[in-house]
Amino acid sequence: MNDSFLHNCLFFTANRLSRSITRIAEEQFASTGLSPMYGYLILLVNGIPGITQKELAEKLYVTPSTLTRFIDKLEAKQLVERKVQGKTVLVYPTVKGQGLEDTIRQASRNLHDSYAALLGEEESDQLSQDIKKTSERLEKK
Amino acid sequence: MNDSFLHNCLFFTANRLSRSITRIAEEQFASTGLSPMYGYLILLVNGIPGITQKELAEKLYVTPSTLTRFIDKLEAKQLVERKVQGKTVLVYPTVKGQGLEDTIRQASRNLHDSYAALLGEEESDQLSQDIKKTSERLEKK
DNA sequence: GAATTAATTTTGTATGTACAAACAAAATAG
DNA sequence: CTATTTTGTTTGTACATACAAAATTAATTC
Repeated sequence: MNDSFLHNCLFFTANRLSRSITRIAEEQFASTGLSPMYGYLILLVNGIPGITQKELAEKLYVTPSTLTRFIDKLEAKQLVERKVQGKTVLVYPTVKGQGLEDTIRQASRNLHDSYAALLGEEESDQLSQDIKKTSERLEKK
Repeated sequence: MNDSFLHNCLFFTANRLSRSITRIAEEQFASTGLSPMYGYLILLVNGIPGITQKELAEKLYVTPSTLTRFIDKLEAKQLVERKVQGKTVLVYPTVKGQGLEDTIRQASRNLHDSYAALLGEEESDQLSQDIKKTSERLEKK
């Protein structure tokens, strides 16, 4: 039987890629004790202390409700801190969260090196770019 | 603050793409009453009656445990049928599942048309190909 | 300035997916 | 032929993520 309908479908291939790269990313981030998404979230908060949840959700392209859940977890681990200000919530780094900065940056580099070794530096960076542009076009309204 | 570390990261961009294309795919598959992954699973079973769960998991690039869950759901809806044979499980179409074949194929075409309209036919097919090849290289051992 | 609308966050609930361990059957080795 | 190993499936549990509805606060309109 012919299953080209799978491999020609962007939904299918994109999800497959997401699963395989996520597996690698989780390996490389194991040293941080965080999954990759949470690692990047901490880098954002460390880099922009007082950023709102809304802004974080926009930068990470997740829904606000998802972001609430993320911050819940990181706050429980004392890696970030909430300050309610009217209807918005400002998110601040903690000392513990700042302490992870270097480890996370290193994991992020290792992740890059790790897939670049399999795909080639040029090629993988190009693909990231292409995928980013594609997402932008798909998200248009 | 500079968040290029996000947009340069294949983990991040791939997951973003996965979320945006999944949103579109779910819209286009709404007419089938199934999410896209389940739709494709039914096409596989209809096309290869008696395919084993192991083979299905391989074709869909999901783990066997995930596949068990998928078949549980489709069996509950009487869209496929299990036949245990020794230690393997053969999966067969049902009349109801076969009845969905055309609807699913149409949804699949609509999905393709829908993202091709935003990305261009050529470009989106090329990207699917590139992503498929990338996954293959990342899954190498 | 009270009433309505809009913006931000949270909560309840659901889904897709994975891993590790358990289980069952088959294959292989002694 | 019994004992061990391998293979295929299932189960328990967990996590990332979403949507819809609720809650809260701010902004706007009359």
